Amino acid sequence: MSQAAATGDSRRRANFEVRRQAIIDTSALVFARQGYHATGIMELCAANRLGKGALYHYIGSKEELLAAIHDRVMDEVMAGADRVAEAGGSPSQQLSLLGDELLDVIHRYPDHVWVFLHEFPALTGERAEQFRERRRAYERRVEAVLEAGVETGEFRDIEPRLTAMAWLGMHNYTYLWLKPGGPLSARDVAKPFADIFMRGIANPSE
Amino acid sequence: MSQAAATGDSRRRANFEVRRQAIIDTSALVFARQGYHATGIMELCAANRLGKGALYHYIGSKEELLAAIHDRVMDEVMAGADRVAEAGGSPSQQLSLLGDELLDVIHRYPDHVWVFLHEFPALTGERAEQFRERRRAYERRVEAVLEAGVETGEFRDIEPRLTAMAWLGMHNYTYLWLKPGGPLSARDVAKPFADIFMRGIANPSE
DNA sequence: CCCCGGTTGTACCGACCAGTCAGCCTATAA
DNA sequence: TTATAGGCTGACTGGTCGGTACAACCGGGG
Repeated sequence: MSQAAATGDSRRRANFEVRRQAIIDTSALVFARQGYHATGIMELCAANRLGKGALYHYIGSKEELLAAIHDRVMDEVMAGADRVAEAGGSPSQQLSLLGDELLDVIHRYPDHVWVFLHEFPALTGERAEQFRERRRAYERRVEAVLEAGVETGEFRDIEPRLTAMAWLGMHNYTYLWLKPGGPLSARDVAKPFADIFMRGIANPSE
Repeated sequence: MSQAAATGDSRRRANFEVRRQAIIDTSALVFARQGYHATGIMELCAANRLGKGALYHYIGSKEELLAAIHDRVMDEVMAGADRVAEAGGSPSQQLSLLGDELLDVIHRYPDHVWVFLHEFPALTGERAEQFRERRRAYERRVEAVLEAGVETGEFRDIEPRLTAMAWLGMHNYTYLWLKPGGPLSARDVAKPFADIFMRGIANPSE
């Protein structure tokens, strides 16, 4: 029965994916703690309670695993940016929401983000290219919001690119200390950050 | 004559130090490009045009070399902070000067700063402890300026620690794109950054 | 002149690296 | 029950790692 075969197959594939994701998440923690190059395959095996063969059954290579961690972060970040775009609103509101979403990802995936910000140079070839492009795409979305704000007169006449980098730095840098279970929630940080930045670029004549 | 011996000795020692510094600088470039763990000792030898024995004559170990790069950066950053403290002035002026100095270091030592921000987890034991302390010391200086500004009423009632981290992130993150020879000087970036941040935390009732 | 100590090249070390492979185990489908 | 295939094992490989040992070199002072 092709139906039964299909369900059996898809169940197996689903199970495979679940396990694979668990491996990616566990490995992200190890990479974050020790560094990508400093972590041996055998340490990943121990952390995941798997033999070498089993681990390689789920990941193609060490670098592919690293790429998967990067994708996990970028998927979340881009999804957040999409939600913001759908929500609409003024450039100020958009920028504020972007901050909420970005800090939420950093807060929820501290290990993945750490790896993403520290080990991205370890990606090579095709993968490196693809990742850089996604990263730039996100930067451009921030830039676009700033440009829009300047155009509407909501923001003063700032350099969009330079200002976007300032905004990104302010937010991304929280990966060093913003952790789940810590004293501050993502929102606790996003609000004062948005306050500083909005006042910083607001058009005083409005 | 002990005088002659002393001068001969000190000249030799000076020469040793000059060479050592050159090795540290060259190695910083290689580490910045490839990563600390991804760089082999033989690559450092090639970059410095030295044999293995000669290289180890100047550096005690790979990690000691990494620590030397960290120290180089922190020495410059702390010296900048000292100059600012000596210059005096209002908290706003102090913070603005701190930004100038910090971006100047990032602009002048892009490789060292890159290594410093990416590879500090590779330091172990005593060295790691010492480095973390110096880093925290700098963070506290920024924090202190913010506290002073709140006290004088120059700044609105912001969280000094959180705001310091925002300021640090905004400035440190420039290591990704601020390079000597690029289109922007350190001052070109420091000025608009200070504009954003000062307006962002200014006390509106003043 | 030789000799001395800072300097340097090179052979070598054990440890560890990422990745492979032949084959075993087990659950499912026929 | 048997055939099949996905899940998994761990010994093994060729190569590279950081670091060391040691002999040779060299320039300057006695």
